[in-house]
Amino acid sequence: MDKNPCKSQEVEVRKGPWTMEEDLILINYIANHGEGVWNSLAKAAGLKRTGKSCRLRWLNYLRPDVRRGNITPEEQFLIMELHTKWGNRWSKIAKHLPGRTDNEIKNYWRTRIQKHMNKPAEVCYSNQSDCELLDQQASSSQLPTNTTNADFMGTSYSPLSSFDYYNNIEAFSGQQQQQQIMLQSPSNQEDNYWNMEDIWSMQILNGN
DNA sequence: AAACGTTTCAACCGCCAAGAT
DNA sequence: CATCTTGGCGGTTGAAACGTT
Repeated sequence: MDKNPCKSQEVEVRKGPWTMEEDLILINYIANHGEGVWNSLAKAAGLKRTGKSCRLRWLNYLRPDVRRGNITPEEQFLIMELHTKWGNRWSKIAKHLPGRTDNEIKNYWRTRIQKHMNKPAEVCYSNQSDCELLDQQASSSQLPTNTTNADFMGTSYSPLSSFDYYNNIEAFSGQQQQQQIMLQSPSNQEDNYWNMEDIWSMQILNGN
């Protein structure tokens, strides 16, 4: 007999990337029962994941109102402004960017903004007139600004480096910017890797 | 075409605070 | 009041994607 009965009863916990099946289980469960008490939700839904993992997956990826990709220049300004104000309070910053998650903002900051901040000569956004010009360009830009999982069908956008946008004002006319939008082909990734359009397409097909 | 380096981002980890028991 | 559970947060990691040579 197992000297540690608890151990033998421990449910195997899955880690790593979520499969489409797991995503669907979670989406369907929350659609039927709502969010809350993530540990028991994970068990009740039959997911071999921790409550934490389920919560994270839902909040950062599966929620219908999650916006993905294309941090707009306006959003970047806001992130920079709020970060100056509050520091690494990502969740607080995220609350001011509807549809954006703290994780996404944190990643964006670290990979796109912070990196460039180490190269001060390239930064030019302190110039007031440049900022106004950029705001104008940004507002006239046809970049999608409110793409969410809810209307996410068929196309996924590869995020522009809007820092490059700021650093190369002349190079980024609105037209050129549009050309920078790289449309990825629908996912044909193997087995366990899925795009959200796959998931939500399935949901629609399922009539959910 | 292949090897190698770099970038991106989903997911995990550890810590903390709040609420429940 | 002490302990446990849960949720939330920020930091970090590692694999995949992408770019360069």
